[in-house]
Parts: sequence; structure tokens; C-alpha cells
Amino acid sequence: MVSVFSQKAINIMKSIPAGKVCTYGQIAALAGNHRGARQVVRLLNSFWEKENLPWHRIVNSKGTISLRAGDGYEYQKSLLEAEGVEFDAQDKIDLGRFLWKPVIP
DNA sequence: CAACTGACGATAG
DNA sequence: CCTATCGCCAGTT
Repeated sequence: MVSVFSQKAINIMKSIPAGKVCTYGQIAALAGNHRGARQVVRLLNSFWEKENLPWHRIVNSKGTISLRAGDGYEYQKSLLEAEGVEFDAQDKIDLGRFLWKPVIP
């Protein structure tokens, strides 16, 4: 038991299907804190290897990858493209088509 | 145990 | 479009 927020966020992230992406704010809001995007970042960096989270499916609210080129940016992009996610000329994802909308009761 | 750290978001200018 | 600021708080040092 870490925290309710962490568990929910982790649960949500583990549920993201291939070919879809999620935003930090969305996960934070679903986990109970609409302003907890930074906590989501912390959780990802701390639990992605322990919980086997698909960190590459998490992007910022604009649908762009937050990492800088050379710092994993191209790697994440390639992973997403391999799952069917498309990037436009501005290297951003069309959230209208690829944003995953989880079903939380 | 106190301070620091963040792959962000929304708002204001 | 851009930069600046505040908010939020678990995990790490």
C-alpha cells in the first residue's frame, strides 16, 4: 500500500492498450487529483520498472512527447509508431484519435 | 528527518 | 506563439 493516488494511477497506466496514449493530467484526474500531473511523472519514474508500466504511452496534454530529442524522445516515438500511433508533421499525436478514454466506475 | 526534484497543467501577460 | 508562475505532493537524497 503506497497511496490511493499511486495505486489508481498505476492501475490506469497498466490498463492503457497498445496503440493508444494518455495524458498526465488525465491520469492524475482519474486517480483523484486533477492537478497531480507531476505526481504521475514521479510515479512513472519510480514504478515503471517495478510495475512494468508502459511509460511510452504517456504524453503531455498537447499530445506531444515531453522528452527532449536525444533523451529518449526518438525512442518513445518509435515505440508508439510501432503500436500504430501516428505523428503529424509537428511530431504530435492526434489526441482525437489516439487518446485512450478509460472506463473507471 | 528536511530539502529537493520532477516526461505537467492551467492561467496570466 | 512564447515565457513566467503557481499549484500539487510522492519518491529520492
